[in-house]
Amino acid sequence: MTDNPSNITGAEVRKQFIEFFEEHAHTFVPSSSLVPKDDPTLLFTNSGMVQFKNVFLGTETRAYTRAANSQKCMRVAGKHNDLDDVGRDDTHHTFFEMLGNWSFGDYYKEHAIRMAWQLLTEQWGLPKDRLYATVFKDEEKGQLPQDDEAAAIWFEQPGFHKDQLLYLGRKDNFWEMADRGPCGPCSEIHFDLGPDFGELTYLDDGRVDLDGPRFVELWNLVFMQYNRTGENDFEPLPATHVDTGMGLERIVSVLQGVYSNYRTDLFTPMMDKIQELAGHTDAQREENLTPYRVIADHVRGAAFLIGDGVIPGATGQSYVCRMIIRRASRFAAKIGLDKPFMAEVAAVTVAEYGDHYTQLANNRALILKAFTAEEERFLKTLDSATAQLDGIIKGMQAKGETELNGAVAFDLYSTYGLPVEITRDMLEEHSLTVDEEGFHNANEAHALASGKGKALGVIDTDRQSTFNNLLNALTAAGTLSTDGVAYDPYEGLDIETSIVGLLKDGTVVDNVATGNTVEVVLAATPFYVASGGQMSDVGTIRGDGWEIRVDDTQKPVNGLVVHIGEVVAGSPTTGASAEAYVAVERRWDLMRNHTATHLLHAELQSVLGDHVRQAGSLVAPDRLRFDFTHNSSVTAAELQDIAERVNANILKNYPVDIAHKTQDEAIADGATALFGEKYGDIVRTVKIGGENAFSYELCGGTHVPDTADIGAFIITSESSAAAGIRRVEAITGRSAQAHIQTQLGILSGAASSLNTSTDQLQSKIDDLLAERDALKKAVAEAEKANAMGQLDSIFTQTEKIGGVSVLVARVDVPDAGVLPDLTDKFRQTEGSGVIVLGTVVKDRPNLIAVVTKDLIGKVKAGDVIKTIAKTVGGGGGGKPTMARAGGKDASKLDEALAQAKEMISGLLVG
RNA sequence: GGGCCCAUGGCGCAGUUGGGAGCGCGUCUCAAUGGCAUUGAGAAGGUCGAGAGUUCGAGCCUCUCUGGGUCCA
Repeated sequence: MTDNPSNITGAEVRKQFIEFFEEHAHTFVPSSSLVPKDDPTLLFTNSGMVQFKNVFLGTETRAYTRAANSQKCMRVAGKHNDLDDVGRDDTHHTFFEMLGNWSFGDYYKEHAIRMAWQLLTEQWGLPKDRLYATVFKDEEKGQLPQDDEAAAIWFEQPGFHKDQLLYLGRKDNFWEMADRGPCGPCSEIHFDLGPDFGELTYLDDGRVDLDGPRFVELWNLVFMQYNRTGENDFEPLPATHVDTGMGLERIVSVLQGVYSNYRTDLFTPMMDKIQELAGHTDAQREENLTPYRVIADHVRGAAFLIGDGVIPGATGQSYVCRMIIRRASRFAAKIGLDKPFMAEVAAVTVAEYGDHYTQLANNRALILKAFTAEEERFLKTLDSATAQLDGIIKGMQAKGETELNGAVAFDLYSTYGLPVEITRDMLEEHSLTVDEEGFHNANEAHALASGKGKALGVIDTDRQSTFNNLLNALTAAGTLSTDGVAYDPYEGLDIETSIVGLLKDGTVVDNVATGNTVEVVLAATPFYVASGGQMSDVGTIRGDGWEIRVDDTQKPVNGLVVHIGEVVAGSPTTGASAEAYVAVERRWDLMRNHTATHLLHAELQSVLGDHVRQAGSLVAPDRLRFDFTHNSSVTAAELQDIAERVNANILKNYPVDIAHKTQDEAIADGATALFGEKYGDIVRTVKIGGENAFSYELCGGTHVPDTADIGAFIITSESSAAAGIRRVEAITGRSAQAHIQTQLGILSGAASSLNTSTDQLQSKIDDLLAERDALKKAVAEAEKANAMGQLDSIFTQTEKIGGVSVLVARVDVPDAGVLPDLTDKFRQTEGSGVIVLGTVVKDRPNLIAVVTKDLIGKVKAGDVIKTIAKTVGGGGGGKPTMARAGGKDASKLDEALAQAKEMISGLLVG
């Protein structure tokens, strides 16, 4: 508050919020990743409830009913896109933190409002006369009851001003996750900043206008009580929930009395660093607030993204990361920062936030490196794009144009990455302008064309609700426990169980017949469901008189495992007992490759450095693929080193230790938590190397018991997967053995073909190559000499037609490529003239016609060749001075040559 | 997911209606100098990203794929 600024820091506000709710029996739940793990409909986590979505939907349960957290959020794409506003005001951000408390069927409105009031007024001392509350009234439809319950609770709060409560409609005070699903009324808390920010404004009906300049919305308390099943159908939920959200930046700005998020200590350390790098005075900093705010916001956001494994790139989340770094770079240029510098600002972010958000501290080196790499890449892009524009400007000046075509300007942007601001600036230096309207139109057309592409990962909601219903029915009937299907791919590869669900063509059925493609749900399964890069198991499900071949295993919804395949015998029915068998050999191949992936990961880090982080992984039966962050290609020597070390660890036959522990324990132990790991209570850890383990990862995949089970490990390729990310592919076990056998076979085959031993194969090949080169050269020279020799005799056939030297002749050459050598010789000797040569190579006629420059007014080589080419059944063409043709009918060559002579005579004499 | 652009000697690039693969830098050899910077002469080095198609003929046109760049969802 301006009149009573507090010394509380942003970090303390976050901490006090969490502690306040912990004191009220809430469990602190760490922020989930900015990349939603199981939600393909969202590009980024954009609110606190994302990680609890399935809890509200009832498909996931947690060990607690009260939770509090501070969630990393990003609003930079899709419906919530604040990007263009960032930097222009004091409140918009790409990245922000959302404080929230949650009740899952536990407390409801009364407790939620009381705690909120208590925290704001008692703990943080906000003046009660400046706090306003809103509650729901269905102004739009009058269909849902107005929330008098919440209003009554507000009136009970000590010191609450009754005239500072307002009823608002669906737009402001009704919250929905989507068109259907959990929803309910909400209650917002607004703060009056005071007269310094303007006069109070009023709505038509006399109520205070909370959208006026004096107010900020602090906190939204959502009371979930309905399940919306149709346009106008609201059913009560079996249990009611609370979901609240308060932006950290905003509450801190109010508590610190600065009223600009960028003047809170959440931003000032970065702003100070920028000032230092720019060498600005305080006055200069104030004059350039926009670039400062953009840089501080974007660097903070990108640092958090990279910390969550989002490396700048060209698609999806990676593109957003790149985009904000490049936007920051453009604004940086305005204050003279035109070389890579953001790593230094990012280092401040890591220092300020790394304590609470450990993935920043853990990935510090990677974050700093990624910034510098992206800035350098951008500068390189600008270099080549401005070179492109330079050429365009020269062309415009030559033609005397003054306005650049808008489509061209847009093409520079969309194809070469040159922002239109830069295009404008460069043109201005030459007193030229951009056709803004054309640019705008091209931009719209491009956005329209792009929008037609189906957006990333649209989920099949029908299929999902089918399985949700099936799961609910099975758990309600007690056929399955509340945990769903008993899923254990770790203990054995076969199991006796029963069919609890059958689907054909996406619908639940009671029985299926031979030849049907089906989806089978078993009460228990040893089949592994694709996860962590490891592919799903295949196998067989058998029962009395029937058998199903399983080609894929999926988990369409949490708690349900579906085996997809074909009935190869009999007619299985729901309820039948069944034996499920995972394809054993294939599973062992998978396990070898998965354990080998861990060994590879460890050695990549040892050999290349600690900056190596997993960026993707595929564990297939026949190969493994591992993507990781690394800025240059891996040299052959490094690859060999890595492969040797992996193989050494295989031979040492280390046991692969699997353990279950809490996530905190595992991290404290030094386990590598991969990006996007979901915070659960218990995690599975895989440790290799015993006491002094060299590999220790959180992993849900299946592994061989001992490293020697892997057999051999061979790296088959190294390539680029994306900018800054390398990809290594490798094989193990059976594939490796087959590979070795094949390669050895090729080697000995090659050696025996050359009549030598494999030891001496290389030197033999070198000798042969040298010999071959020498022969090739000698033959080519001899052939050319021969052809030239022919020419001397053919030259005698040169005639004078109309005073011009004309030679039309048939020659014998080994290669049509020699023809130009011959005509060159003619040109040299005669100086002026016309020559047409024909030859037959490989049963095909070839023709060349050459006319010296001084004669092209009379005879054009192209015209001659086009005419006579038809005679040999082909086509041809070229320039007036030189033209060539080929044909199909060699027997007509002499006829064509005669025709040429006649034509030339006609042209020269006539 | 969609649009556009690029891929030619170690590196940077040119190659225009389809008609003998080039330039600059670098590398190597020889010469000038006591040595270096440098200068001159000469040489090596390319399945024109991969595959298919059209054509008498493809670096160039068409399609597919791979890799890279870039913008948008």
